[in-house]
Amino acid sequence: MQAQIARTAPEFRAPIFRPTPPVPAFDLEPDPFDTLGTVVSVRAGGALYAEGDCATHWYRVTSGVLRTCKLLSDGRRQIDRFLFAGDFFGFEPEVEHNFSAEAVSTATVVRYPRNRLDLATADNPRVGVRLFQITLAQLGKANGRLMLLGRKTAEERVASFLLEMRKRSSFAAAIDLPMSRVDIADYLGLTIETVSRTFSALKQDRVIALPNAHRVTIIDLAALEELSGDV
Amino acid sequence: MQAQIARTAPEFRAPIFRPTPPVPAFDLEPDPFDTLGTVVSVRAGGALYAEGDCATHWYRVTSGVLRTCKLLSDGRRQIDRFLFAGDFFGFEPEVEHNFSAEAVSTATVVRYPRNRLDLATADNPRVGVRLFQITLAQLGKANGRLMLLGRKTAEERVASFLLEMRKRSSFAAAIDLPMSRVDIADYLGLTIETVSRTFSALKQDRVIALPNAHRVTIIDLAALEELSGDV
DNA sequence: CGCGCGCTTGACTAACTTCAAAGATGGTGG
DNA sequence: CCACCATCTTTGAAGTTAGTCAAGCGCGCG
Repeated sequence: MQAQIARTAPEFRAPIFRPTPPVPAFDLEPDPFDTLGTVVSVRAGGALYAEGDCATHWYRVTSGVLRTCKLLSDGRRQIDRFLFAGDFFGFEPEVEHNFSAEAVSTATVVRYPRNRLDLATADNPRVGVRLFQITLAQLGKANGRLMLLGRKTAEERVASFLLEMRKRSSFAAAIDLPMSRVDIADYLGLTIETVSRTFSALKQDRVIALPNAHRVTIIDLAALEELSGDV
Repeated sequence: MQAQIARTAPEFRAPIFRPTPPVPAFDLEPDPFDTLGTVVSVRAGGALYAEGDCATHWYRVTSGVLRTCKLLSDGRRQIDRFLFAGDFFGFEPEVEHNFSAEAVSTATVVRYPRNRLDLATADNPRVGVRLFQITLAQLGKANGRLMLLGRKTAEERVASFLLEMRKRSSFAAAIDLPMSRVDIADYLGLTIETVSRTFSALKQDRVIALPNAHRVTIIDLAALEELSGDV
């Protein structure tokens, strides 16, 4: 693979902070985090934090879509996750963020201070357990992506991606893809051309329909699952 | 990429269970896990558990080296992690194991029952925190591998791998590679031929020396770091 | 000593990338 | 409201990396 040189630099617009009423950290159970959150808005294309920033907070998506990604010095980019409403992110093993977080579409997130988290954890064992569960779920998903990036073909990657997006759209037949082809490519370890060509081929084969570039309708789900390579 | 068809099926030898004295779960701090562990030995090539097995336990490596991996139906394999002394593994978000765990070299591990873990966690908040930290560290490493598998060239992958093994060998110049070329290939998302050719090229360029197939000496560390692509 | 397995090397091929250009799309201002 | 422009997407053709197929080497073990 040859270097793919620096694509349009992300616009580093300052996030908008607003004073907010307390926001619950987890909606499934009452929690001592409930009073810790602050709402933050980020415009489409804006950065919430950059790789290397001090990881003073962690976050949960309220609305909109974000991405976490990493750059190599020559501009090659790998997207780690797409973040949708309800997703947690910003947990880091180190002091610094290993990824940058940017808004794919205008988004609101709730921000939790990391230090107060430590205090809450000391008080309540359930907090630690909950964090453990969340991190474990993320680890499971990250591990699933290793197979995709290491061993799957372009077609399998795209099919897997569409199925993942379908899952995140509550299994609707019509899927909205808020991210660009560049984002999809950088998520799947491919180029935009390969992603585009693969979409076209799937359309040609009547597996999917493309009403427009950011809308996919699954016509033949069984075929798509077959193509995804996951048994 | 074309399918790489089924390599030698892993030998499913039954693990050897022995009654053992209590083994501490974490060596950095006293912990309520200290009395929960059981020592298990696995012969080189043997499986500790398989993908799909019920995840009743989690583990820590005492000695030897293991690998966790996943297979596609056509035999393509992705190795998730190589596990060395001190490493924890077997944590799963689901009821079932998402990976199989096999011994690269004859290994001993300590096995902790998952249900007793839950009890210990309820009693002691530090347990949850510790688990959170371990999982977080694993997540950080998994995420680092996404860039490697999604965006790096064969040479960058091999260089990164050697640097990782160096780190795991306490930064010694002479590195022991207990795993086969197949394992390295499946860890890096390459073929054995590409791995072998890349080793040969690095040797040719006097970046490394290869006293034998399982021994690497780093001659030019700066060059290797440069080649790894990590800035 | 010879056999077998794993590693290396060579020649060729395929998949994906790169380079290039045309075709949509959407937002803005006249 | 429509035209224009910038941006994103699609498509085509050529190039490159890594994969596939195949053969030879070498180390370790019986």
